[in-house]
Amino acid sequence: MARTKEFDRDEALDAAIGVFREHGYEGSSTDMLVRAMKIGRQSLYDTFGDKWKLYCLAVERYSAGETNAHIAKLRGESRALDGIRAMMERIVEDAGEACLGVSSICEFGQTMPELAALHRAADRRLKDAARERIAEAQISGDVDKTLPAGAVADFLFCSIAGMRIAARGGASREHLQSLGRLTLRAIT
Amino acid sequence: MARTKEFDRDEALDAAIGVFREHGYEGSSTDMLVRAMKIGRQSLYDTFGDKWKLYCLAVERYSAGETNAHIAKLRGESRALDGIRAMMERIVEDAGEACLGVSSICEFGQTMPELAALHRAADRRLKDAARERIAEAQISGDVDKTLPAGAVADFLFCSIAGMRIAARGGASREHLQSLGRLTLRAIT
DNA sequence: CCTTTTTTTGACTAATCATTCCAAAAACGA
DNA sequence: TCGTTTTTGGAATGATTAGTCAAAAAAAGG
Repeated sequence: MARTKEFDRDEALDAAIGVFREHGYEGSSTDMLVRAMKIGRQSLYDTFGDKWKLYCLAVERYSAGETNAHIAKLRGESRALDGIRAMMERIVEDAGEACLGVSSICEFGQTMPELAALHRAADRRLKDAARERIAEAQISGDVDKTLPAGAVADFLFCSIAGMRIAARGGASREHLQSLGRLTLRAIT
Repeated sequence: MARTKEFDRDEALDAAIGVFREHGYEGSSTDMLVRAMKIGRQSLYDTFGDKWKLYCLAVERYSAGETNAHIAKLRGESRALDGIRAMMERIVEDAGEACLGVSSICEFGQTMPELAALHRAADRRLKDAARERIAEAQISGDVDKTLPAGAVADFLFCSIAGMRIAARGGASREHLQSLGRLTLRAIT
């Protein structure tokens, strides 16, 4: 028996994610949030505690979704290198909206332990999946065998962060595609 | 005859840069700013106008300094590739403090035209210098001749942005060095 | 239909925000 | 030393902030 609720918690959280990724934590007011989430102010506090807890939940949910999407692309092709390429291509497709992960790290660095812990957790899950597929590509001869798979994974996510900053800074789609190509070129 | 002033405008601006790069625009209050700049509140408004103008001046000054530092490294070695490498190594050295350029793009994207214009200007100056040195390295055979020099330059700055995000996210020095090595590897 | 739970609404703190005014203080130029 | 300019500090403004309270409204369950 599914619990009956007045509003969908996840839907509201997604709306909050939209506000936070566009304006950051400090740049998002509770008014902006309740308007976007289409709930009463009191419901926000009853359901999520306060603005900071809501932000952490938003980052957590966003990171989980983003990590899942990355992993799905990575594993969606039979040839490992094609999976890696698909992951990079998705970055180009989705570059229209800001990344909450990048934004959150940029805004808070390591100053908020609970936030840093969220990032570490998502990072490890993602890196593990990437390393697996990279090792596979190395066996197939598609990725340079002399490079440690972990270092290659780190490099890929470094490039992805850079591409997202470039996109936020106004880079065109072709520009981003070129960055993706050069990134792949670096590891083969 | 040098103008006599009660306080050094550039020194105060540098202090403001320090606050902004650590806390962003929204995260920096005027109280934090005047305390760090060691000037009275009224002096801030008399000298810089308001918080937003101060921020734009800070971004402009920071970008100019950073661009100059990049170019100095690029041109500081006789062999072009060594100059490029030196530029990447500086990123690792200076990764302790957040980059105001990255932070500013992340916080505002393209929403503030005057800010976007500042970034475009600094970007072009930097990219021109890099492209020059990259073309030189291509002639020497140190950088792949088949790659457009402009695309290589974009890739370098994409990597630099990614490395700075990684640093802000807690990456170790060795981690950053590895990212720098792989970046160079991509273009040779 | 009635009761219970959930959500909304608007008013209300109390703090903080950027900014301005003004008078005192300090430094300057002569 | 005197008058001018610059800087300062405190008080005040009005807007906005996050968060709370209590009562009305709406929905759910029986």
